[in-house]
Amino acid sequence: MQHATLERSPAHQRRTAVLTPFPTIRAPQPAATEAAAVAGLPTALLDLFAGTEMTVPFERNSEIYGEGEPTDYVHFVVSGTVRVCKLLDDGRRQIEAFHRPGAVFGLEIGTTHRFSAEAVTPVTLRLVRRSVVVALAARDPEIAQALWTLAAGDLQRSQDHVLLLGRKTAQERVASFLGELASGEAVDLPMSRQDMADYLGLTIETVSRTLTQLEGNGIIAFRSPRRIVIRNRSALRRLDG
Amino acid sequence: MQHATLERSPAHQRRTAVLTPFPTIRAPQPAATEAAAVAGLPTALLDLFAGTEMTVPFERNSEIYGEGEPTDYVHFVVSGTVRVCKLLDDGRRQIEAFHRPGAVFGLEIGTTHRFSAEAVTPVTLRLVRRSVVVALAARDPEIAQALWTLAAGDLQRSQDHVLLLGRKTAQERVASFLGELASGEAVDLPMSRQDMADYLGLTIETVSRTLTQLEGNGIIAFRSPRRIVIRNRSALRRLDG
DNA sequence: CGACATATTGACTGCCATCAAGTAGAGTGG
DNA sequence: CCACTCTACTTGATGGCAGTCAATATGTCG
Repeated sequence: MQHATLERSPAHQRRTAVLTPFPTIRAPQPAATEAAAVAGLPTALLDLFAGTEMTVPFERNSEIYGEGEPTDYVHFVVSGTVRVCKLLDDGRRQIEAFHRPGAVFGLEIGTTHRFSAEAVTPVTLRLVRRSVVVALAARDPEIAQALWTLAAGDLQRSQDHVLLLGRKTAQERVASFLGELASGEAVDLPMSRQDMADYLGLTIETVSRTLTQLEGNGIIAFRSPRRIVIRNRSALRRLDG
Repeated sequence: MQHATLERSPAHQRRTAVLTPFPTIRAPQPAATEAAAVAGLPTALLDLFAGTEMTVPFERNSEIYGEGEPTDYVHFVVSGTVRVCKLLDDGRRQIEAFHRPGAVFGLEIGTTHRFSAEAVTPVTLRLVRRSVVVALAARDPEIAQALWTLAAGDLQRSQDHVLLLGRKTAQERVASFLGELASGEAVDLPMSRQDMADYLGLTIETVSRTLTQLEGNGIIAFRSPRRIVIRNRSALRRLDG
């Protein structure tokens, strides 16, 4: 589909623009051990903007952008995990999505963000000006189609999320979540129980109890609260509704 | 934004292709009283495919396409209301969206439908071959961008739906729903209580009780079960979370 | 009018939320 | 290395919102 030649422009060609609304780079970039995971469409897209993008680190729990702020940048995750969420007046929070290395977020139709984005872990992002992306998409059908593909992918995930929240039990929600996150045997949870709960439409207590119950059934095992081993993947799949 | 000249190609130019997976046209088209509501992006898009589209009627509660069927067509709603939903094995159902005149649905990334679509009321659709749309989008950035805009709009609605299902009470869900549907004073509900419940992640009984309660508060009034009058719109908005 | 589908209402249950301790890990400093 | 502390997580007791089961009422259409 997408051409796979991923040539980087040399660093000296890159713009060294000053980023007003974002923290300046304060430290040498953390060794991007997860950078290898960056692959596929978003990377191919990012390559098209090589020379205009900026790499920015964010501390754990820092705000990447807030609700209502202008949508000036498109965000590519290099390393770490990001949560995109909305806060209601009375403190209720709904996490729309977690974004992991290779994902793109923050590209919206409107000119202001409808959600806020925060760093779940230390995060490294590459930022490309939205205006650059939109301008290129207006000229190049391939880029425009890539944007469509991205949005349609987000839509699919959001639709699955709707099904999960609308019609699944606590056990099914947690099982689905673990199933999605688990690539190998061991699942590393970068997020807290509160984050899981706010993604799954539950409370921390229910998430915790459900995990304990899955452990009791021999379906999962804990190495630590954030490190889980899937002992019986087919049983997990059977539970996910 | 979009150019508003809505020139129809004469009927004799249209392809009269045979539609295998869809019902053939059996009856004269119902007077499309709602057709005037068709406006904006989707219509502009549809115009670009004039000469390749087919008009098809569907009876109330008939299936427009099923889960797993090939995504051969893009669907434009001319009149009536469509529900797009997913059925779980045990009978639980989640309605992803209702589509009203002017909306587009059934355009997905993959080659098979992830949801089924059904006619809530008698429905008239215009169908355009997906391959035509995709081929044109590959050449024309304007069309590709229109597709992106459509997908991004669907994504926004799905994200609002996630918030509703994840963190809102029954009262807030019903209030949100009425608020969205109500254009003027009176709301015409084309769908049953079961449909509302399956959209809102509730049961028919809870939907019914909540409506009765809103009536008791003087916020709404019933003309009939499917015809509701908003008596206090600001109170309704205050309830929607 | 009569019959069927749809909606409302009532009584009770249960899942998950809430409120409240208690426990375990990670980081810090002695 | 161990006490100290803080945060994150788990566990327990109880409550409430919405679900379930069941009956009644209302609309709609032949």
